[in-house]
Amino acid sequence: RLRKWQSRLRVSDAAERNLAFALSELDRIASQLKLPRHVEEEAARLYREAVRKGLIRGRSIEAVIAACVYAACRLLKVPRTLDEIADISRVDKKEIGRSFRFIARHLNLTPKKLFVKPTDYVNKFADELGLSEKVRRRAIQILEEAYEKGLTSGKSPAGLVAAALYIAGLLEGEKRTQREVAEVARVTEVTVRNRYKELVDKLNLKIPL
Amino acid sequence: MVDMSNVKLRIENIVASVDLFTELNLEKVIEICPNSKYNPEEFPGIICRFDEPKVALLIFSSGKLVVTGAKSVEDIERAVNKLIQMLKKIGAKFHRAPQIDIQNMVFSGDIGMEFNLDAVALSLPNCEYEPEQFPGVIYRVKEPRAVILLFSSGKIVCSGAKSEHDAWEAVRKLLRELEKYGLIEEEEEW
DNA sequence: AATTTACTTTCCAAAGC
DNA sequence: GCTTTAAAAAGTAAATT
Repeated sequence: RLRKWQSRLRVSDAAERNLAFALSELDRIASQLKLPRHVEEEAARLYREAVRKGLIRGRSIEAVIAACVYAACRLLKVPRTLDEIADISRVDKKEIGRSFRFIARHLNLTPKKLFVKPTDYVNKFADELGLSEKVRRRAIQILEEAYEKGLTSGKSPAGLVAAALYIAGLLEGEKRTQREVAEVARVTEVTVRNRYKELVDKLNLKIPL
Repeated sequence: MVDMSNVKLRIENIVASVDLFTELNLEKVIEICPNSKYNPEEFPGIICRFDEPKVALLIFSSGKLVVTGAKSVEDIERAVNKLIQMLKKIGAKFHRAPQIDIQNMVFSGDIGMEFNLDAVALSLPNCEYEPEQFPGVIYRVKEPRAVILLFSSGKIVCSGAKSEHDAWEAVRKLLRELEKYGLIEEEEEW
C-alpha cells in the first residue's frame, strides 16, 4: 500500500543520505591526508561492505569512516598513524580504534593482511625528516636486527622506527633530534629515548659522540 | 598432549551478582555504610567498599548486588554475609538465603616461554594484535567462553571465565592452537 | 631524567537513560 | 550504547619533582 511504499522510500532515503554523508566525510579526510585515490576507493568499498553487513549499528558513521580509512591505509601499505586520522576526525582516537578492530574482525581483515612493514614507516618518516637513502637503509638494518633479537614484540612500531631513524641519523652523520623524530612518528620523546636505549644496549651499537 | 606443567594461573578478581530477595531503601542503607558513595543521577546503586574482605559492592534498591575485587569465592560470601548483618540493624528482613552467581573471573598467569607476537598473529586464527594500541595478542575462546591476552613475555591475562576450571580449559585450548600452528617451539626460530 | 600516577585492552553484572 | 566497580598484563603518556 501507499504507506508501505512511503516507508520504503523513507528507508532508502535515509540510507542514501547516510551514504552521501559518509562519502563526503571520507572525501574530506582523504583530501586532508592527501591519500592516493586507490586508498580512498578501498575505504569506500570497506564502508559499503560494513553497511551491508550491518556493522554500523551502535557506531557513528564518522567513526566507521575513519576506521575504514585507517584499514584501507593498512591494507594498501600506505603508512598513516591513527593519530593523524584522529586529528582531523570529530571522533576520538579511542573510538576510531574500537571501530577499526570491530570492522577488522567482521570483514576478515587479518593481522597478516593489515601488516605494514616497518620499512614503509621508515620511508614515510624519513621523507618528512629529509633523511637520505643511506640513513634509511641503516635504520632498516637496525630494525631487522632488533626483530631477530626479539626486541620488537608488543612495542609500538612507530616508536621503534623513530628510534631506529634517530640512531641511523647519528651513525650516518645526519642527526635529527629526538624531538623531531618523535614528532613525525607521533610518539613522545620518552618513548624514543626508551627504544633508543634498548636498541643501543642490546645491539651493541657504538654511537659517535 | 599439551604440556601444562609450566603454566601458572592466579586469581586476580572475581565478579559476582547477588540477589538478597529484599527491597532496600538506599537512603537508609547509605547511612550505615561507612566508605560509600551514592549519586543516583550518575549511577543507580550505592558504591560501597569493605576493607575485610577487600571488595567493592554495588547495592541496588531491588536488593540485588554486584560484588567485585574479590580474590576468592569465600571472600564474596563473607562480604555478602557482612552486608546482611549490617542491613539487619537497619530493619531489613531476610526470608531466604542470598543467591550468589559468579559472573566473571580474571586471572593473571604465565605460559613459561616467550613469544614472537608477530609470528603468533600471523598464524593463529581469530586473534587480534595491534601493538600500536595494545602490547598483547587478544585471543577469544568460544567454549568455555573466555578471552586471553598473551604478551611477548609469555605472561597472560584470562578474563570472562566463570570458574577456575574454565580458565584452565581456555588456556589449554590456546596452547593447543599455538602448538598446532608451530608457535610453541619458539627460541631458535625467531 | 627519574618517579608517580594514569590510561590503553579483556570480562561481567546491576537499573536506568 | 552509556554510566560504576575490580584486577592483571606491558606499553605509552603525562604530571611532578
